[in-house]
Amino acid sequence: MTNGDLLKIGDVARLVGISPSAIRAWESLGLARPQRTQSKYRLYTREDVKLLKRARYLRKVRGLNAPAIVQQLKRQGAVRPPKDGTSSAIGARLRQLRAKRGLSLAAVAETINISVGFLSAVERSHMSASITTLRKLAEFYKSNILEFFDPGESHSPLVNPKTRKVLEVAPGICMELLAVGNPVMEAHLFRIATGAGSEESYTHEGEEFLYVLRGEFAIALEKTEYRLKPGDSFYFESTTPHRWSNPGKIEAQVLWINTPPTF
Amino acid sequence: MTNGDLLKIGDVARLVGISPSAIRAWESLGLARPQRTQSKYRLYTREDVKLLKRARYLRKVRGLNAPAIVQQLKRQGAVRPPKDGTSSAIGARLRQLRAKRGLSLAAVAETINISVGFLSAVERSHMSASITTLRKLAEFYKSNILEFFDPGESHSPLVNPKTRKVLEVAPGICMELLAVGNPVMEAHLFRIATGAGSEESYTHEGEEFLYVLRGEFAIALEKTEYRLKPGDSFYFESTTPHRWSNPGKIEAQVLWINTPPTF
DNA sequence: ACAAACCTTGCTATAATCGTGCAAGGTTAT
DNA sequence: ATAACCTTGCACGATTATAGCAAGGTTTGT
Repeated sequence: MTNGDLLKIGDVARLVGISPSAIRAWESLGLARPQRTQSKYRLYTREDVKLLKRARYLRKVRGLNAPAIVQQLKRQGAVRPPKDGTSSAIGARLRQLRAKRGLSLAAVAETINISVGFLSAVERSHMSASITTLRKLAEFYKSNILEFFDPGESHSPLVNPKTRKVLEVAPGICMELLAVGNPVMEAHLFRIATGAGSEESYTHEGEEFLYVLRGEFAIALEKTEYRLKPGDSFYFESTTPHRWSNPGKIEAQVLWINTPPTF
Repeated sequence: MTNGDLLKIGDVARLVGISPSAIRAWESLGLARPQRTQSKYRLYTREDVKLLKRARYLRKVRGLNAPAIVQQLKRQGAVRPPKDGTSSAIGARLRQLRAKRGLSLAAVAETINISVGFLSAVERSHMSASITTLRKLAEFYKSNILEFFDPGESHSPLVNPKTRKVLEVAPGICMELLAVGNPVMEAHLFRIATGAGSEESYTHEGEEFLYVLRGEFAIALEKTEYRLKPGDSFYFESTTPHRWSNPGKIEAQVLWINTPPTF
């Protein structure tokens, strides 16, 4: 190691008490992004080691999983910029394609001849697949491999409609995640069917901002009801009791941002 | 539901968008502990539903696992008292027994004829096993079923040496968890082999308190070194750079408490 | 100058976790 | 008295987590 205060992955693994593989896996989630030598060797600082030890503790003793650890350490300001989004988009795309066909990881993995775990990892962008494997996947899904790379949307902080994570919050209400990684703000696109609405959402500390893209949107704070049209924006404190709905005749689309995600 | 504002588990499941089973599982982790009717039916408030929705969001979109969700919601003051420790101790005991023999869940589950998932759940105290199953486990481990219940230590906030979670932090340094659930403070028992010591531990916001039970303990803050003997206690801010070791001839035991765990 | 001992990526295998579902028996509300 | 719930105990399939391996490149020490 000689190198002043920088350690290689093997040393770090021994020091921390987990395997190099695990360290690499955690790295793909945003934990401890070490410098690299010209030949791509990872070089860890003492700080990185401390961080990883903390992570091991949270994992083994507190039972948190890796995303949770990243989020927690991020709150403590110990983790830096979210990862590059290129591969991220590929993984999400693959998962979507598979979901649309209602297939299990096992089914797909078997027919294209890779292991389940590996496919899972690729879909979650924890690992990257070789061109060969990607080509097999593309063929399987009758997709073009180029589509996975779709230039112009493959750049880091960009999230595009194809790869967005969608959550059906309630019947008629879908929420699409507009920012990946663990950003300080939660940005969502809500699609609200006509007539659908909230039974008050979970309230937490923080503020909320919303902007109507399409359709109509009605929101009531305390006793006052507001009615928003496309282009209108709205700002309030999360702790204020509120309820909302789509009173219009078409699906409403609202940009919804709240901050911070976790306090 | 008739009952004013209280919902039964089926309604809640539909509202939140997960299965009743999952809700029950989460409950065993400390999330949304509803009231019960005399006949044990769960009755959820609107608050509970909001909490569960938030939990579903964190799980599905943010990828956090249940322990992480509980911890996070607890920080937001949304979750109440930690669970009763009885079954907790049984599960931990079982896991310990299995670990000591180096067996996998699958191996044990097969020989006593239960499913892997169920055994996993029992060991993590997510589910409770019947007397029959417990007896089979006891027999398998050549243990007495009564030992699992060991009265006097089965009470809620009590953690006993047999079921403590142990983590080897570094060669010669073991940390035992002294408080379960997600307490505001992290309480540990450190056992430090003679000569072993820290390369500075992970520093975070908060304070630390320690109390020497046995052996000798040396700790240096900035430039000053302190030497503690049994009965001595010590208090400092986590952010102060510090390093410590056991300079004595016997294993040192130190009670170590820091607060808060996560900010 | 060469071997030993690393590291890299891409991938497999095994173990553990998560969620849904189901049976047998009890409750509630028509 | 019957339909439609609920309770606990448990099985099962899908997914995730981590260690390990191979093939090829890099460092280090002698």
